[in-house]
Amino acid sequence: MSRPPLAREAVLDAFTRILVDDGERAATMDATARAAGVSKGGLLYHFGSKSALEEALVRRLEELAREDVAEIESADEGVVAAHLRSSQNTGSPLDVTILAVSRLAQNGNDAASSSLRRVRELWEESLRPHTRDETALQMVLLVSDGLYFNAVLDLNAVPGPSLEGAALDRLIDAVVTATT
Amino acid sequence: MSRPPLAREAVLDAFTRILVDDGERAATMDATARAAGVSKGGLLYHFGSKSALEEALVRRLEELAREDVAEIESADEGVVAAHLRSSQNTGSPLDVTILAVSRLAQNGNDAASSSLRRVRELWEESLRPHTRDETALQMVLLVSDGLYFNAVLDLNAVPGPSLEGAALDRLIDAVVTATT
DNA sequence: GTCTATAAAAAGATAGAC
DNA sequence: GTCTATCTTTTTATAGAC
Repeated sequence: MSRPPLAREAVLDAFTRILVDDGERAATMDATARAAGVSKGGLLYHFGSKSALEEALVRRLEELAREDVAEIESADEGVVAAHLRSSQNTGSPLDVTILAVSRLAQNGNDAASSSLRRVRELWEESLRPHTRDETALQMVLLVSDGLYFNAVLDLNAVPGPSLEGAALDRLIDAVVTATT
Repeated sequence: MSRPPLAREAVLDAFTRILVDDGERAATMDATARAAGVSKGGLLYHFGSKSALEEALVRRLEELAREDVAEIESADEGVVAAHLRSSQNTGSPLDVTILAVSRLAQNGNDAASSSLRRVRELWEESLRPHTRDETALQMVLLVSDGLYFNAVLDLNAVPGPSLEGAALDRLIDAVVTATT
């Protein structure tokens, strides 16, 4: 396990934050370098090009996703409920990384699209043994996708009727009842 | 009902297509003008700036959304089923416009975010009388959001296990059973 | 209404000093 | 490893001819 240079990680963090907060167009190398507290030249020492920077973020997503699945598998409230609950939170490193990579995917980065698809397949494999049948499995995955999609909108302007505590619990109950 | 100039509509169509196919960054005024078969100067006669072009697309979304709700309200198979089915299709004018506007929303366009939120509220109002309770209503909306979110990924690289005919029917059945 | 030409700013990337 | 300076290309926008 080689420990990556601090500056390198700071650049990836800054790139992620700008992608999520302001979008792909705002996430220039200039803006990323400034937010990370380095110069453009400094950034280009760690990532030789814009696409190298993007590839590094995609690799980070794959690592975080594997860790997340392992955690959910051991959750007390059950895999389905734990998965849905983690889809609502938009603050974790995995959550922001998914949103950042989905910005790249939506701007024509095919590696980013494939990676998101693989993450979804990881979840699918993890959830399958805990759902009634394939239809139920798809329903859980789609509700989870829906929670993410809404998180995307909330980050921008008008916060929608995001599910607070009790309402989220009732939704999770309903999905668990309908699918397990 | 004033009939809008043909060139104007062609520009909006081209802008939409590029946003959906290649992303926000690719949707420059130059590329849009070329795809619409006009010059940059011609485009700028109809839309005085980039943001004017974006605003016009948002306005088009609101019109299409109102028409869509009216159609679904009169569907034979029921409002919930018809809504879910229309969330799967990614070819209709409304569908591509939603995807295009969501690209703008994800690049910091607040008006686009608000508009998407309003469209979702329109659906919510339309579905509420046809669902068992608030939890069921949210479940239908989230599955619908999930279908859209997946359509976004499919448009790029690896087409995921998108629900074909029979599987989609089973999913709709299950959601209808669980929510109405 | 539509075009060409061009200005002004911002983007990615390179070179070389420290 | 990190910086400044500079080059090239792209993007938005303006001016003015037709």
